Amino acid sequence: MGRWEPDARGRLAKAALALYAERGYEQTTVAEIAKRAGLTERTFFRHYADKREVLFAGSGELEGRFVGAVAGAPTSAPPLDALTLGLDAVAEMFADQREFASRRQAVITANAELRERELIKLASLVAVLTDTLRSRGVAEPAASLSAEAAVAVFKVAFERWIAPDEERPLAQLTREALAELKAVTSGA
Amino acid sequence: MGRWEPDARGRLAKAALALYAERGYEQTTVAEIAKRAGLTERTFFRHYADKREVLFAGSGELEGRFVGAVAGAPTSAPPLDALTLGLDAVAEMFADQREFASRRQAVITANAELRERELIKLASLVAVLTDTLRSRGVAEPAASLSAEAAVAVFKVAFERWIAPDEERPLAQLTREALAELKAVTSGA
DNA sequence: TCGACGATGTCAGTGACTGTCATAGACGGT
DNA sequence: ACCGTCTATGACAGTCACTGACATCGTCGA
Repeated sequence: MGRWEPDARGRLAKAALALYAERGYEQTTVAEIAKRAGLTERTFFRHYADKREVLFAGSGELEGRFVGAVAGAPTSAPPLDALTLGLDAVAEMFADQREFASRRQAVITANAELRERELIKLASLVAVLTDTLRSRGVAEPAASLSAEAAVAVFKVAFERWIAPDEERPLAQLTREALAELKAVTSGA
Repeated sequence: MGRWEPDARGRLAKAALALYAERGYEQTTVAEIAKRAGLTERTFFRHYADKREVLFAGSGELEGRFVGAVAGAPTSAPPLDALTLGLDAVAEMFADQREFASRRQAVITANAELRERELIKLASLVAVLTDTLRSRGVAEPAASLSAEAAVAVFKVAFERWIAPDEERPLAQLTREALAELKAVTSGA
């Protein structure tokens, strides 16, 4: 194997993140990304469906781990407890990646199109979590609402985690956000 | 006055919804929408920022009413009660539009790009609701989580409302979804 | 009557994305 | 050693969303 340099996909992802961070998403052309990776524009689109997707290659793994942990929870566990196991699994997956996650998130936050893509990934996560809960016997709309709540907790915790001064681990922040949500919804 | 036919903006929106429903979003070109409205492609882009935005012209009004109701709630009202007033205001705004809302939603649901746009509109709603709560003295992350929860309630209720067999009014469905969320989050 | 204005048309250009065909090394079978 | 197949890539033309610049032409106020 090796008529070409290895890991074309990874080189494209790295080049894209670097260029998006340097000069902005809109000011970067796919041709430039491909050139920096030593490839052509056409090859970029063979690896990634579009210009945004190159930043979201890892979202499938996140979804898989989250769902796996929820599905593996004891049958007796109530929905929010099962989802908590999923949140823990995701936090563990991110634990070593704060630096990368922070840089990537800065690029996404800076551009509306990228934010759209991020939101649909999270919506997809809500959808599969809802399905997972339903197959565990949770009825609607409790399943959807629990899944939405869990993802909201993740969003809030993640945002805090990558903040400059933050030192607490992601797992702790998800637990705190979850406790906060419970307080808000039971208090009113 | 009228050197041109009136309401070019409305004609474009109507033509776009019709064509998206007939042959699908991707199979419709902006030139075709403009032609059906008796205008040119360039004029379409003077009225709408892009091909998707033409379906979301009313989102500003929804945001305004929701926020207005929350901001107008008694100062003493806890966050979720204030948000409930917002949900009621939005339900009232939609009351007469079930038919239109349903057709529009079918188009959006059928296409990933349109779903992305819808999600970012909802995210924007969460953001302004969060700001509104914060200016009412609600701390973070309670403000964000309450806003996320309220919008999740709206999503779930709206989806049920436009379902074929559903007969209950939207306002009732939002109240039921809210009660369900409270049950889920307090039970675990 | 005239000039500013506002909504539209016209046209050329950029860049994302796609379909199609060509190329060249790797690999397995004979 | 040869040959056919497979796979990742390149080359190229084409469509369409979207933008900037300039022209046109009723309308309205001075």
